[in-house]
Amino acid sequence: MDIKILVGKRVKELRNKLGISQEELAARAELDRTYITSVECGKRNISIVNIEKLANALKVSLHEFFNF
Amino acid sequence: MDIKILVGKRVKELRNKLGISQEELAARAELDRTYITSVECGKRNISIVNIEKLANALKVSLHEFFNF
DNA sequence: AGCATATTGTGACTTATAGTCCGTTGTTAA
DNA sequence: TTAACAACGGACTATAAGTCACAATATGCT
Repeated sequence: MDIKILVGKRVKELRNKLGISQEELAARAELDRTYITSVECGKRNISIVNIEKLANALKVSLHEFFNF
Repeated sequence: MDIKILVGKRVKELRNKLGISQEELAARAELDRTYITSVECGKRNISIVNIEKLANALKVSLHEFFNF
């Protein structure tokens, strides 16, 4: 499966686990809300810096983030 | 520590473990030789697609790649 | 049902930088 | 002093980052 799709699913999964909206996640990660949407939809080839921002906002390590 | 530096160190570490040159890694990952250099030196904000390419070329899963 | 409102998705767009290509310069080991 | 490897630089193209107005989809309320 496409890695972009997998990353998107993982973000959504972790975000739902926290019970927060895309807007709240965007605020915590200091990213745009629509950017979060496109990442979750697997449309973005996200870079490591933004992956780290999201992992931090989602309260998981990178190692844990990629545990799928 | 800066995530770009950490990723670079990890690539170098895994590449040395395999005993291959940057040029050989570049060929296996279908990336440019000079790009591998800059990644290992922590100068690049590498995208998930290329991280996956490198992880594959280095024969580790993403989960294992981020085990540092 | 209908209406509001919170939330998510889309398309298009500019700016920033990722990534390539070519050559040069160090570096290391034989 | 060779050769193989690694780092550096400039110029260039491709693409990710980042933002916006708007559309669509839930979710709750009377």
